Amino acid sequence: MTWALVDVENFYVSSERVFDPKLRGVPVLVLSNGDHCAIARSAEAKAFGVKMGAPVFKMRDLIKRHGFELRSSNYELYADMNRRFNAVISEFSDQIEIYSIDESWFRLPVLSDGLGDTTTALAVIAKIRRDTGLPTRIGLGPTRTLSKVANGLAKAGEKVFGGVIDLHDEELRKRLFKNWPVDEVWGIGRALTERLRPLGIRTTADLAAMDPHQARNVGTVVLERLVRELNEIGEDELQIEPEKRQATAVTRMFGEPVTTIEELREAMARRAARAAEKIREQGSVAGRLIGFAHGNGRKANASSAQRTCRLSPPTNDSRTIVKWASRMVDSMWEQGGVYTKCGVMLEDLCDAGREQTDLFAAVDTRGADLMSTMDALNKRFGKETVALGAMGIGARSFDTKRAMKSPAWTTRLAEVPVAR
DNA sequence: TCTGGGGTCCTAGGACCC
DNA sequence: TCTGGGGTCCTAGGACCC
Repeated sequence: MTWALVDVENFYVSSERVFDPKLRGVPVLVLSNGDHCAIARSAEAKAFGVKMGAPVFKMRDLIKRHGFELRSSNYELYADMNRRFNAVISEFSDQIEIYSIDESWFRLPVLSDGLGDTTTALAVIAKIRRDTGLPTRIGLGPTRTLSKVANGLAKAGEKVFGGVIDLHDEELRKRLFKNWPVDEVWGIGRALTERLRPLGIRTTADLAAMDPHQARNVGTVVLERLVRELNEIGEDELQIEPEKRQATAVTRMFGEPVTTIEELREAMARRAARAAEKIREQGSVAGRLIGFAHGNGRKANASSAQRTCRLSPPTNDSRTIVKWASRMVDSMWEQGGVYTKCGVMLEDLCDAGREQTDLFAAVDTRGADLMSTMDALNKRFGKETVALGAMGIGARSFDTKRAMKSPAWTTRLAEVPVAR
């Protein structure tokens, strides 16, 4: 089978550029929550050497001198742009696996005029460009990993290959893998690169030539599978129905450091309530709650604590989850502590209605109705229209800052761009 | 002064069982 | 002085991804 992987070039930046011509041709950075780091960079910004995750405060000069445009992240917009480009792909293929916010796999359609895979891929790129304004690239290959590598190669050699590379051909693979660093391969991170180096494995060609059993010893079964996939051996299928998440986290830095227990309780309650809302969206209940809070991790002696508790019976009721998260704060709090971040994780998720019940817990049959009513109100009238008392009211100094956010151009009627 | 947020998979090791 | 052989389940932590 042919795997086709499409990815969007600098997705967040490209999405911003579709609606704001001012951003075209100049260096652009999209920033992380709190506007701290660069999490997406335009080609112009990369040319100035701005690295992924680079902190803004260290680049003030550069930003000013070269007229960088900055934007806070606008996830409403990106989620909608993701929906749009997948809609275009679905005009070509009914078999799509959405892998991440900016990447999807799909099965290539066979064109009636008998044209090859590369021609089809080019047609997909052109249609996405025309209908959404987003620049994309496509990698083709006989396994998932090979299509991913192909996509990376297409990215690097866009001018030469027109945004599409097909790695079905073994000769082409041999030629391209020789100069493709091993750490560019999907699944090879920093640690594995270091472990492979002493074995003389520096390029993708070296990795592909590795004995799979040795690969397992150097890494894990994951690395073994990867080596096999580089050699066209792989049994995976497209996963068209997305699986439900096994865990959900809501963690945020604070806009201003938190120094009182009351604020930390409120901040934790807000994150806990959002996490509960997220698992209700996918129809799950959680069996375990983890909460943490810490100060600046780069300073010695920063406060830091984490607590875990079992939720029995498993639940998605905000009241229960917020109550336990707040209790965790009481046990974590250190007098004189300065906190910069906190969050909760909900784990052991399973489908609501299929959870293991608790023989000794009272059955609450009305909670689900209450939660769905609350969710419906918040969906219709805006976030936190109805909230729990523990979450406090209104904007707070510890809320995450997003000072340079673009409008919700495509998802809020009041913010739709106007053409004259 | 200031460095994001949200996931998955895998392994090792401890606790416990018969 | 010396202490088996199998399991399962859980947790913590590492590594990787976008």
